[in-house]
Amino acid sequence: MNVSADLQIYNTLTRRKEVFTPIEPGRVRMYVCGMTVYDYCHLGHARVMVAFDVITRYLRHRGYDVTYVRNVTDIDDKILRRADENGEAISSLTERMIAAMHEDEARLSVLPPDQEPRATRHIDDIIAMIETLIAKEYAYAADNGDVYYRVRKFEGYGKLNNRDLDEMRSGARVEVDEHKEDPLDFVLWKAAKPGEASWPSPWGEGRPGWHIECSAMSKCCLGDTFDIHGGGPDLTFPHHENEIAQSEAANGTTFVNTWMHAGAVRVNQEKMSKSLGNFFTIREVLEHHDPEVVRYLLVASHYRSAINYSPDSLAEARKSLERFYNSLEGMTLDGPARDGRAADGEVAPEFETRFTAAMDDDFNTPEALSVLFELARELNRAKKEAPERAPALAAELRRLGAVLGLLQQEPATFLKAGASDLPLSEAEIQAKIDARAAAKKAKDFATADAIRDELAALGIILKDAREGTSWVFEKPEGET
RNA sequence: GGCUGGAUGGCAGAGUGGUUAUGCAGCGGACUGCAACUCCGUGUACGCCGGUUCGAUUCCGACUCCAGCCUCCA
Repeated sequence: MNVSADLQIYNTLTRRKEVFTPIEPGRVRMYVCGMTVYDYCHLGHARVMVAFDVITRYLRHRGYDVTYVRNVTDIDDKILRRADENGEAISSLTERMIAAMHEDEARLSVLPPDQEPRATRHIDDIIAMIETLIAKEYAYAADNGDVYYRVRKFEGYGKLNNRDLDEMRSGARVEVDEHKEDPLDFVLWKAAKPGEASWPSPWGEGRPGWHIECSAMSKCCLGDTFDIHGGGPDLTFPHHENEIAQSEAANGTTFVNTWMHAGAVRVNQEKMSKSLGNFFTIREVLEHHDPEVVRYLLVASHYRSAINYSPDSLAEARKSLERFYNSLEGMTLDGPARDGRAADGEVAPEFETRFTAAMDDDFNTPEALSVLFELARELNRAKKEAPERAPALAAELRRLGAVLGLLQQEPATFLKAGASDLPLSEAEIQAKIDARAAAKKAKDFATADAIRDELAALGIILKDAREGTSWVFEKPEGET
């Protein structure tokens, strides 16, 4: 067993696990690239949200004071185009999508970030940073009103992606632009076309480039150097590479100590993305599935590995959660799991020790879950053999589950979930259960079994326990 | 072409230089009127070829295949 008390995190920059040492002891400053709000969030977004939510929860569980900043990009080409297509004001579109995003994350039990800066509210910071870059000759204003970053001037360019400037150039996918000094230069400030949304600047009316937004907002919220910068797997290049170039050139110091990137969500082994059009929105999926099932699916794989999404994978996630909730069923759960030791300290402490060791190893949630499964088994045993231990074990299970953002529902609520699709009302089901109980009492097992089969055909599975009969609703096949 | 990752039992998915991951499914048993839930038991799994080693799925090298990035994308 790993007895090390160190938290290790895989750093994309160095491509290895490192002992995590925050700049300021006990405090973690983390910035994650958020959404561009022109459409509903899909499962790829959910992956990032949940991954960094678990990371935040665990860091806090471990005693760190975490400041979690996740930005919103609320000005961008796609937003302009979508608003135009909709015949809708930009702010109306972005406000709608931000509200939808907040709804989605709340349903997935993703805690809100501490700060959620929006690009359009930091235009001054952005302009100031561009001015600094120009003064230091890392940027130049072109005669078309755009401002570009002089990539060749920044020595470390490519270090996050282990990429060589000259080889990239021969890659030839880079757009040649007559206004750029070098094809690899990227835009910091974009001159507005007539009628486009814009802000005044020293270089004329325009709007910020995408990359500079994150450099400016992270500086504003967290300072010149901070602990963790996270994002989706497709942001390492060019977005994060450009952020490093901008921030380190402007601030003259290290930008970020640990770079973290979540794995992709795939469909049929292809990346789920807007451009491929193969994405499922979060709200789509939640129409047919308990949000905790979706969250479980995401937490059941390591945050850096790719996951392949399919309807079957959700069904399996549900089955696994049923195991947990079956074990919690019948236990009195007084509200959400509280801080501190479960019950009277009589619980075997090895579960938390092993859970922590797993999470300390680069947030190994699959292994942490395996510890929780063993805890659930221990609970099931205790329920029969040592009932006095059961409440403490149940409390411990919920307490550790909370670190992953799981197991906080009432068991019966979860087990009956999908209730919106329920073919009978709960009262009707209860009536059938009562009828069956009467038949059983009269030893009329044929009738009793007929009732049970009838309900089973509808996806309602009965479970007899000493305290009475409960049921689980398992949606019949189909649906995504 | 360059740069990252990955290939584990029927499926999903961790991990390890020699010893049980875990979950789902399967099989045997217990419980049950019969089931469901639960418990107990049960699986000679580590892409291919070489090398290092007393011993490799785990380390090293080549190969094959898959995915991502190199253009907006979480």
